[in-house]
Amino acid sequence: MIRERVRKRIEEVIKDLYGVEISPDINRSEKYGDFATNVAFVLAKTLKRNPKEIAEEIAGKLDEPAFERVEALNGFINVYISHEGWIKELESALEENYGKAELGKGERVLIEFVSANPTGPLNVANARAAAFGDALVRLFRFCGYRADAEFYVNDCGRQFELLGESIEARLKGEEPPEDGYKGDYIVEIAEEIKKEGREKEGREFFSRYAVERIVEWQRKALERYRVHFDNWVFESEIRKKGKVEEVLEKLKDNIVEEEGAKWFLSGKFGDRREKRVVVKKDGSYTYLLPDIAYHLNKFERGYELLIDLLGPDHIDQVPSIRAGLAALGYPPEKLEVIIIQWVNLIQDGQKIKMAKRKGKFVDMEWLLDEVGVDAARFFFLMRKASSPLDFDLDLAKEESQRNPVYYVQYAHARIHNVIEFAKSKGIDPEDKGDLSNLKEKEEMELIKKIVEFPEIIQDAVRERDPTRIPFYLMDLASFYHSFYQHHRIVGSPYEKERLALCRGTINVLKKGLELIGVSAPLRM
RNA sequence: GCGCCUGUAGCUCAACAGGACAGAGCAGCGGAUUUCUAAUCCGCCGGUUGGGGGUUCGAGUCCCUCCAGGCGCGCCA
Repeated sequence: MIRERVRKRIEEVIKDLYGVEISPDINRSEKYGDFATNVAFVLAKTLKRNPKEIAEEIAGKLDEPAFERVEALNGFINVYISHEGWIKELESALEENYGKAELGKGERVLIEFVSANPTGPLNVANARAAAFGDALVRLFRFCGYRADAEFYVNDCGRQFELLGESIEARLKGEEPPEDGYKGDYIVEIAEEIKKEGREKEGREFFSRYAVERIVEWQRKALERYRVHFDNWVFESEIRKKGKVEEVLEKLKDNIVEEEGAKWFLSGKFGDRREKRVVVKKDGSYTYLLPDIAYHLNKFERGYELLIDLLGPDHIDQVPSIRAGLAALGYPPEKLEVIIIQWVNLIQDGQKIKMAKRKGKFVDMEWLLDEVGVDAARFFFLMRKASSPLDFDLDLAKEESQRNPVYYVQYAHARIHNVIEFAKSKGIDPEDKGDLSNLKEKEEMELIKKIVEFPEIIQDAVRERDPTRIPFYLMDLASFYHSFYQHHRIVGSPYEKERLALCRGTINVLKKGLELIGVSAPLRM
């Protein structure tokens, strides 16, 4: 990875010159060399010296075989990579697992996402979380972490009871309770229960039966979406094992009783609020205690880093869960939370409101029927998690040919076709010729983009941000299309070299698409 | 009232650990291929980064404040 080589060399020179250890910020650049750093400005403060002088001193000592020249300009240090340096990097991009990294060193990471209530089908917000979480899991694995995907099923509490009540009402031929579940699937489940002759079993049974059925639907929908969960954890199991009581016992020094309820003094452990109710007046638990127990359980299963993807309605509970973990002696910063904002579906220029409990929501499977798995996954990763996403259905349907996902997939199919064409002409695509013959503007731009792949991957993992991948792939496809348009491949004097460039591109395209769970078609 | 998120070109979004003149796509206008996929490429047009202060050598990015929108807010999960 060229950027790391630049960084490392600059670190060494700074240490030699000033005895300072610093990890400089290295930026890709087009105008000012290939890489630029502002490290002289940073050093200027600690060394109390003129940044221009520092930049010149560092630049004067920066030497590396891959560097063609180094300049100091207005305090910035610009590094120009030699042609040979780029070509060498391109060669490694032809390897099978180019971009694979050992950042994680086998650390065990648990990524929990979707975790939809088992009371109805998945909706489009779940679909966004699924695309995001699944891509994160794939990225973490690619970077040397032992990462697992987990789905938590909240099969306890009021909503669980309500589910059984809603089914019971249907069995009696009545309308569900006011705040009950009203979708067609409730009727469907009720009919199944009737068919099996178990309508006398009672609410608890109905709830359990429905959860089993609904979770199975959810699992199937997610598999269709190419999202696989390693673990399905049920809240009822955690409770059955006595984990909640265990946590209550361990927290007892930080629990007070007031107004007939038990309060956890979460403020002592960094929560915004002084205390939170954990046991209600009626003796039942609020969500908090089981949630702390659940997260404790994650650590107990051996995970070292926990990442939760949550909806914006869960923001407030994070500090109290962290407080709980801290009180139990676990490092709260090892629970990272990524808030994924809502999805607005736009139809006829208007937002479709989603309200799950009213049985009015947009089904994830419906979306997949409309736009397909590839487009859905790609689109959901074109927005940062922290921004609400407007999904314009009319646009997605009408202009599906202009979807960025097609643009990227088209590049993949196009390259595949070129390589097949070359083979049909009796050319061995494995023979890369003399790569140093690649010198044209479009060739060099494409090479530089290809070898950026490992940097993008590692940035994506470090920032926990898979949305960098689609943007990178669109760029890469764009550079390839431009190269293709300007230069003949098969039949040109440099056909071998250009075919190798094609192979490097398709290699990275394929891997990038795989990491975000989008297919790489051979023909379009 | 408090907390979190968002506000960048007509539209949808970028801007990689504050960096060197804010970039793409779409829309609009004009071009390109007798040869490997035109779902492609090239060019033009388009901006006081919601307003105002501050920190800094440097701010779309950090801090304060105001405006607009979204979400949440002690015994629902």
